Amino acid sequence: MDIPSKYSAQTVESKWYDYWMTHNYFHSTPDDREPYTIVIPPPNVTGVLHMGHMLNNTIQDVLIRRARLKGKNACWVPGTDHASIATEAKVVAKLKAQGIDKNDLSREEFLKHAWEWTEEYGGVILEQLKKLGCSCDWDRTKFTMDEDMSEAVIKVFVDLFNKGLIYRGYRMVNWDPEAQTTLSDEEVIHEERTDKLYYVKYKIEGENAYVTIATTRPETILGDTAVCINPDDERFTHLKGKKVIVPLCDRVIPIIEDDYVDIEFGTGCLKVTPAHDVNDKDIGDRHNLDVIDVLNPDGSMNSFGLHHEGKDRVIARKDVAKELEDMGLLVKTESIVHNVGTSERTKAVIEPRLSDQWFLKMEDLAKPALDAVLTNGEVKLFPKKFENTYRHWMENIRDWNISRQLRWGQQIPAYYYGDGKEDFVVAQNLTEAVELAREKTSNSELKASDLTQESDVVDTWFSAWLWPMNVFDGIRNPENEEIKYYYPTNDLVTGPDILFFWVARMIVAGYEYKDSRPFENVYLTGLVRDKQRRKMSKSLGNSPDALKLIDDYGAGGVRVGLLLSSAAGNDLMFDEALCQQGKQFANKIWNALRLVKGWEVDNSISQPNSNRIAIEWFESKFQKDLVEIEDHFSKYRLSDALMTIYKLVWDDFCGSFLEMVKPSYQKPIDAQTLEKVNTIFEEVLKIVHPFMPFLTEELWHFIKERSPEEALIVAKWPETKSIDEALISEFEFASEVISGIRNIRKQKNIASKDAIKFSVVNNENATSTFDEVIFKMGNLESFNYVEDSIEGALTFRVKSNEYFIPMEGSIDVEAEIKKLTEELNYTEGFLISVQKKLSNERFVNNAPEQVVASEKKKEADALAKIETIKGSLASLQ
RNA sequence: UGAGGUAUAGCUCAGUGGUUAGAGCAUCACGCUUACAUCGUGAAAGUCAUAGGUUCGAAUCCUAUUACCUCAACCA
Repeated sequence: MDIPSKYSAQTVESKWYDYWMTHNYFHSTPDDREPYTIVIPPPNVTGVLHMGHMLNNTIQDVLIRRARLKGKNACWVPGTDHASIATEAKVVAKLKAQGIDKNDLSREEFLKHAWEWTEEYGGVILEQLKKLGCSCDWDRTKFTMDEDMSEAVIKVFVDLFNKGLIYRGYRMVNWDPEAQTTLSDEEVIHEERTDKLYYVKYKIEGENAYVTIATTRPETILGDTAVCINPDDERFTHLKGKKVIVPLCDRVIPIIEDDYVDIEFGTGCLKVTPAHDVNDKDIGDRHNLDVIDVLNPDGSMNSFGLHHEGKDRVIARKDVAKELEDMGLLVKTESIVHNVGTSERTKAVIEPRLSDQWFLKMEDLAKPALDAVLTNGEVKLFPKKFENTYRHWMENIRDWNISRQLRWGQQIPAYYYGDGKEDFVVAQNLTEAVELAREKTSNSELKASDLTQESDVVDTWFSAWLWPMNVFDGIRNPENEEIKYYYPTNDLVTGPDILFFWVARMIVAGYEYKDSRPFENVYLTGLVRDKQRRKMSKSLGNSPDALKLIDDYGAGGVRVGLLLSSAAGNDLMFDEALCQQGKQFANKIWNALRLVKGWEVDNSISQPNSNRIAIEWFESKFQKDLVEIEDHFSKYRLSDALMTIYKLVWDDFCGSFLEMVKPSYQKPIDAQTLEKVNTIFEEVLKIVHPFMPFLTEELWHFIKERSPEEALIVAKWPETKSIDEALISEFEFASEVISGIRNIRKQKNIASKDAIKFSVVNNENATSTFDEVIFKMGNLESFNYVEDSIEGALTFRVKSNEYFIPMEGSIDVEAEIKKLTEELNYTEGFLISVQKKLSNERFVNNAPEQVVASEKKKEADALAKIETIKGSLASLQ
């Protein structure tokens, strides 16, 4: 079979992906083999592939392909997340563009639009993953809003409610006025902002005196229900027990005392607005204060805003300040840098808001999950440093607000039958709800139409946390064969940004519902940043087009490029040059096979000794690196594993091995060697395959015709064999000799095609194993062992061996002396440092025996080398 | 503000108390030698952030400082 001179990634990649799909290699069903399972972190259903996904999924594909080669029953479950707030925001925007207001639609109408949107854009990202080469079991593709998935979510909600872990509470939550929904604490991003701090005077009731407070939010003055001082603040002793009058609305409110107030900050006097600040709410609860909410859900002022009613809070802030100034109550303003919570999705400034929400008690649930990571090691985080972060979060876990005022998601299965706080039941469906409600009310006449279902949906993560169980239907059918076979899964690969959102909660759910970990290892990737260390984001426009990268460098090039510099947990400074390097690596391997394929076989010639040695050496070197690669993989150091492979292939396989066995120009190769070379090539392709699946599969079939059962994707990972360490170090020595020859050729401009005479004084008693290799690689005319230095020759040294290349014409004695002197100086300096150690009695007495022995060996080697150099110098002078 | 992390070659990073500290890329020089110029051969490049300490011995362990990163924090 002829190999094209260039590797065309595009045609090759689609060809093999189709081939793999046709032959169903990605599909897994339970069998006798050991399972290896990964569930994909489901991307947003309407999302598009970005660099983070590329990195993430490349890692997963490397792991899954490697497991497949190792004979495991590899199962990678793909899917997408309905991403309630993100998707709903997009649908709302689309409707708005069409002139439709979400609030004018019924729930059913809105959901119809959302499903249309999902069907139109959904799954694009999964198609993109195929381009990257991801070998997911597409037959298992799941969506968090699939009917069975939703059913399980509801089942879990009902169960947790019945266990008393879910409750309804009037709490202060993070309110996104843009999306008009609550957000969990994790969805709030705190941004540093510069705002104005307003100093406002409040008149003291019955006195012609004022007290000054400082606030960044004058519009909430209308919601003030107290002014608070620190009881220890001596400046304000005279205020104790008095009242003040709220400006603008002239409400009379008490001056209260609470330790919370920081004497140092502002004026030391705090206005308390329980409806709009968590801390104020706490103070309010302690002092039984009224709660006055001045805002509408969209962030505009309500009737408590008086003549500011209807204005957005930001506008009202300025207007109120102006009004206060006109009234002479604004003492001063100053700039202040503080943190403001913003919505992760809509970027809107978050309002603390009191409302009825559903909460999940976390404290008890978190305990097994905490132990799993920190005590018994059932779940391991890579890198380990995230354990601290995990501990910190889990130990300070707060109840999870799981309700969202959205429509796109699983509707909370609570059914109200009255206006009382407790007038509701929680049930799997309406029929059961009716029954329950009849029981609870003792009213057997109650009908379905008397019940109203809660309009809120659950937080997206409340479905995502069940993902590893739910994709195998483990919630609805806990004893089914698949969940028993595939669960717990093996590895989870995701970004540290969702360690709490998702990873921790999956662990919680795993212990609660399967009484076991959801996965054994969590590989936390870093963020993908650009060369200037900026986060890649749409707004900065610094994120390269993922698909264009694949077009430009091939999926293999991009995969290698991404993994070359991405240690687990470390941010990845993405640089397209790395993809270029990946592409060049593909080219290198491609051309290696072209070389081998170009060789003519001659069955009549026997195997040269140099080839036999070369094969033995490479097999050992391969094994040695294989051990290293396994070790890297075991620690999830994929980048190091890849680099080891890269060097093994480029330097050892192409640079040394193929050069050693390569027949000379237009000469044939012996059959025995060629067969071995092919076998070795196959072993190399196997270890490269997880990183560059397409290229290696293509070459695999170029080496010989294969049936579908013999495809590389399902080949057998190389077995480990014994390593001949001596052979490897002998080769290293020989390499230095070859380098020495090349150096001299270079310095003296001796063309590599001109054969040269070569002699050695073998002071080291080096073995002659690689002499034939040296002969060939150095293009020697002769290779003699001699007892004494050769006059009129160029020299170099390896350890204490001295090598000679006789030169026609004159030798530059000055240059030789200079070179020798430099070597001598270095070696003597080295010797001194070693001897200094050895003459230190405390070192000799305290250091371990083998350390002292190795120092002594160094000393002896250095002395021998010095001897050699001095001899050469003497003969030159 | 707190917690955690990081600091080693121009860049990205290895380095497990014991080699006068390594790799890949980039740079420079030379070479189109019949797989690959997407290549080959070679060279140069480091006060291991700073200051102390422990130790026979520190890039490695400890302390402090500085800088950067991440996470957590609603001093109004």
